[in-house]
Amino acid sequence: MSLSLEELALKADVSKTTVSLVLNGKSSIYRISKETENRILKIAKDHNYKPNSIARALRLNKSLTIGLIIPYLNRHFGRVAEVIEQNARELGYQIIIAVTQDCLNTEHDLIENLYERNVDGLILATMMNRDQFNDLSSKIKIPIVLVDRRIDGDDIAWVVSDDEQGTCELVSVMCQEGVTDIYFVGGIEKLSTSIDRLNGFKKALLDQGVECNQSKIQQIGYAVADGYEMTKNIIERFSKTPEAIFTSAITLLEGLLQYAKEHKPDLFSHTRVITYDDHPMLDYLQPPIFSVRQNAEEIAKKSFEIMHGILEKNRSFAQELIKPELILR
Amino acid sequence: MSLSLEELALKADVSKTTVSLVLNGKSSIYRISKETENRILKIAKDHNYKPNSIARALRLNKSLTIGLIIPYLNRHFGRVAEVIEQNARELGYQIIIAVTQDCLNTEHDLIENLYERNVDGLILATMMNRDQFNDLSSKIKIPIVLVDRRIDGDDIAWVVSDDEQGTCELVSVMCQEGVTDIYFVGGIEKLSTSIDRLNGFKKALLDQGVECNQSKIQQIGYAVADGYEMTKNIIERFSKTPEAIFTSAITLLEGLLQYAKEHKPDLFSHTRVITYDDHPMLDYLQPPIFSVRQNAEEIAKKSFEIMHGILEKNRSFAQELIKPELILR
DNA sequence: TTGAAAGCGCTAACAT
DNA sequence: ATGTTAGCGCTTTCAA
Repeated sequence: MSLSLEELALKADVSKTTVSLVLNGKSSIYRISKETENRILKIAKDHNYKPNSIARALRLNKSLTIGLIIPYLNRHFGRVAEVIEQNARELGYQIIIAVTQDCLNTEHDLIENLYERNVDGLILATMMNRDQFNDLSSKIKIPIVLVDRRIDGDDIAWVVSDDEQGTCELVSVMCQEGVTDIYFVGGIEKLSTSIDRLNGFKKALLDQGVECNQSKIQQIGYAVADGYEMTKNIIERFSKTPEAIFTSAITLLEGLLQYAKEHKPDLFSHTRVITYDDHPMLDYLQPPIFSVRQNAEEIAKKSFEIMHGILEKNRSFAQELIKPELILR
Repeated sequence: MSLSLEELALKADVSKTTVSLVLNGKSSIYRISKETENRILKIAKDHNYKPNSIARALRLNKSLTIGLIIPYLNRHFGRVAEVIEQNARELGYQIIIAVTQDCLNTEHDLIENLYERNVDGLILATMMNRDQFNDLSSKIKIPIVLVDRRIDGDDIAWVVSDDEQGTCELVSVMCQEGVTDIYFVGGIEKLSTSIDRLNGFKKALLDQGVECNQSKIQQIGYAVADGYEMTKNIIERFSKTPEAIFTSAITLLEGLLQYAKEHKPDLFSHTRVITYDDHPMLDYLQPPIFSVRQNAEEIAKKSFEIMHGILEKNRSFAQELIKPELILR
């Protein structure tokens, strides 16, 4: 422990109050004399005084800490976390990250855990539905901003990619190239990301006058193994090799690639593969895989911005739809 | 804020002391009557009492918080962070992650920042050298465990991959296939990862009786752009296309791939490429790229284990070399 | 078997 | 222009 306010006060031969006021930049408001102020500042500097943030947090009931709860720390979420952390740090906040592995119970535990730890706010990539969220909100009296996965409601703050639009554009490109036989490899059905991506998929088919066959739509989960499974189903259940497959996340694409490598090495000679999410390595895969790149940086920036606005500027909730980018290789 | 110890005490009609003792499992030591104990426990449960962790941290001078400072939250470090977080959580600790972007000044700021925030310990993927680290240690009176990048010294705790061995094995495989003309694409020269990987590279050549030419060794940095630059140098400076290139990190491989795609599409018909670090997408690249997969999970587990041992079991520092895995495709 | 009270380091209302 | 003091919620020594 470095030296305390009290010890500083002793050295400067003033009271704790004076030191506190000076150090918090309230000298002028309280008419502390320039002489005293400078003396205190100098002593503080000389002794490299650092206020004890825990004492401060206790006193102010404000920890300057934000909890960030996300399913994984993989590429997309890792980048989101990284940027949120940087933005937060610049404004004096620190981020506590916890990882749910896409398990709802874990999410609940983590929220409770971080709440008990007195975080000032929570940024969540949630699996909760509206009811569960309402339940939570009534118990928890700190601001919540949803990131990446939204919940419908006018009073809920969120920042997500425009999944529907992104998917629609990507799938439309396929249709315009003449593809009419396209499969949807989806994730956890009830998540907004899944709903929006599926809606985008259907909208593209509708717009382009392509028939949408329910049997070509699968939604199991976002794990690599799920992508493998769904690809397997497509290949094994249908006699005809599909013209195109859309995977709605990079992990699902990985599963597809794995299945193809093991059981269907010629998949790509008959089938176009396109995916939501991007990855730099896709640039080097043959054949080219079109993708939709989410703007992780912007998502991160906005979500902390909204949180900060609520905490310090009396702003209320806000909602932001971030445009993803089509990558046609 | 939920209800406090004092309010609980009031409801249970006992003193704060009694409640505190019961809730901290010290009933028997202090001979609190079973009856009182149960009454208090019931009331605490009924009211869903949660101790205020900040007050506790202030009183105990222990925040149950560990700072984790790493260069990025990309694949490898993201996974390390994820696993450290999970391990920590199970033992009641929370992790505060901060990202340096491989900038030494940022690292210093972050350490100071987290230290002021009263973390109980620091886990660092550091850029510091021995002197800088000694400087730091003298100022900072909390345990430090280095992860992924070590600093020589008997009294420093670290957990790193066995980079030298991993690289040596991988490069030896190349040599055994008859390659004698192999280039080293390296990262930040002074880091232990770079030193160890380069040593492994040289050792393999020596073991296999292959001449090691200094001009074939470059070390700029770990960014994708650095990999691009070094590949460019190799291709442009030498008239002969190399037989093999070893990139000492996945980011450098990405840079290489980018350069090849743009300026040397036939690179792979003449040149074998191998890399430190692994990535699932490598399974689907043509031609196959041999790699060394670090055991991020084990690295994470051990590093928190050491930290926990120091904090709670009076253990002293420890050092662990984690075996990476060769992936020959 | 339980309670009173001090104190962790800080802020801020109130006093001087 | 500066000091006194209470108190944030908790743990723990000492007393009863």
